[in-house]
Amino acid sequence: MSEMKKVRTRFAPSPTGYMHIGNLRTALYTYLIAKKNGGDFILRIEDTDQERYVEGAVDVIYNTLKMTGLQWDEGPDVGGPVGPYIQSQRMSMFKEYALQLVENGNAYYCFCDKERLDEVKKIQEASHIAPMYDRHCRNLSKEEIQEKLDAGIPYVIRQKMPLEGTTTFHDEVYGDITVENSTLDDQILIKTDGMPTYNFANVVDDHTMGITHVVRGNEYLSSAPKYNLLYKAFGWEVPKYIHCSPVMKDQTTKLSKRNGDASFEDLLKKGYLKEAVVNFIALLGWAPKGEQEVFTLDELVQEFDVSGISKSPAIFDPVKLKAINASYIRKMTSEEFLDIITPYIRQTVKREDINLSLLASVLQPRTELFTDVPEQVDFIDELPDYDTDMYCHKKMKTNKETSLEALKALLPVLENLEDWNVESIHTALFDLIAKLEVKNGWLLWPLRTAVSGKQFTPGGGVELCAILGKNDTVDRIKKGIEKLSV
RNA sequence: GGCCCGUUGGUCAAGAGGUUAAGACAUCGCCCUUUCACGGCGGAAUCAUGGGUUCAAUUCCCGUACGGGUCACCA
Repeated sequence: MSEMKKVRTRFAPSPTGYMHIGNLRTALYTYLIAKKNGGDFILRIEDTDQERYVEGAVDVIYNTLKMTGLQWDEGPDVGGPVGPYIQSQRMSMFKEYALQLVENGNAYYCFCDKERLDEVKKIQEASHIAPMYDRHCRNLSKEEIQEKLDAGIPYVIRQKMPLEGTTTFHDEVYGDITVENSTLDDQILIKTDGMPTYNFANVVDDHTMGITHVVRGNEYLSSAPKYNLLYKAFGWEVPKYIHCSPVMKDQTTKLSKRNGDASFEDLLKKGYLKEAVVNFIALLGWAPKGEQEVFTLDELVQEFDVSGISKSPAIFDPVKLKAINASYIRKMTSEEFLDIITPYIRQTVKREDINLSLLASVLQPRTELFTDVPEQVDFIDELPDYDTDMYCHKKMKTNKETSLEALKALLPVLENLEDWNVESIHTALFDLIAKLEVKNGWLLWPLRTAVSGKQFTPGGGVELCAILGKNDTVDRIKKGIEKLSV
């Protein structure tokens, strides 16, 4: 019995700037497929396009993968048995492979120059034929070729496509796809400068690196048959293909850096947790078998299955991301949350005499985004100049008169309170409520308004008092009484 | 334009030749409650379209519409 080949997947980004969400998702799926099968996840940097090369972009790739936990087993920095892992350092090998194809009749030298090619294209376009290389050099004799080579005429090497029949390739997501060979162009494998084209380099790299599963965007779907033919020409085993539909911004436009759409970094800046982002993008275009939707990376490794990848594009919905983010926040321990949220609180709250951990605990269940917090707590340092209409609440059955009454009643109680914490304040106020025989809200709504001056607050009146401290609470209540007495 | 791919509620989506067509987010209502939340319960809302095949089609086939991709000596 032959042993199953170890699964090897690769993420092969071009260092052209920030990591956008679609890219990250591809990396995630690539990683998950490897790990799910106990395989290796390989990082290969495709930096051959010097024009698009961006300084520092490789670090962005490293950092993003590290931050999200997509640890690679082989790559430029950690090395591995099939290096180098930077494409520009692999350039010398490709021409030999191409020549091998020329040898076995699956590729040929082409000496056509740009002018001729342009002309052919022009004629084809004029007669509404699909533009394609006219195979002018496909059948040059050995002598003709040698002659031109000796004369130093520049050349490219082109793939020799079959002229008839069909080619079928299999994709794990899309199934079998069949195309007419006659529609396939004799694509260039090696350029005039001796360098490989992307399509060629990709096939050779994947094979020489022992890649078993190729995960990539479905913009490559239509070139996949050509890949198949290339593998066949070499006599190599075709890897499994997993083409993923794009992540969309809306029905018709892709999420892209160009449109200024969110990159992973931007999302972090906006206050999202990296775990929530990973979880969310896993769900964009993939559906778990069960009903659970919140997964850690390790759980995703267990749950992930290629059969759950969908063929149709998914729209990036920030509202759902927010909801997932919120659920992650709620699941944090209060210590973790306090650590993370403190700097956000400190953006608007400078005073030191407040109960931070209490504030954090009331904030935690109602925080969706960390960046929302500064605005939520902006009443703490200074009482906003609020309108007394805020004291009127239909459901609480309060108005300006009852509120004045309530504040006057609770002021001495709080002034005389020795212990200042949620429990003692709660007890004191509820004793008063019982004594006065009023509804909770009748007393507590005005209190909340007086100490916060805001429509919505984290926590109720009792918590706010405890957070603000006795002095400030008493001052604010007095100010409320003043406002209402006018 | 040629070729390739796709289309289940507002969004992500499960699903199978016969189902009350899951679930999540959003939305609406109710409960809880000192506001807003959290939590709980419930509601409304989906098979793009026309033809076939079939006892039966949202599911299979063909066409149409719409959307996307691709047609480079870019990656």
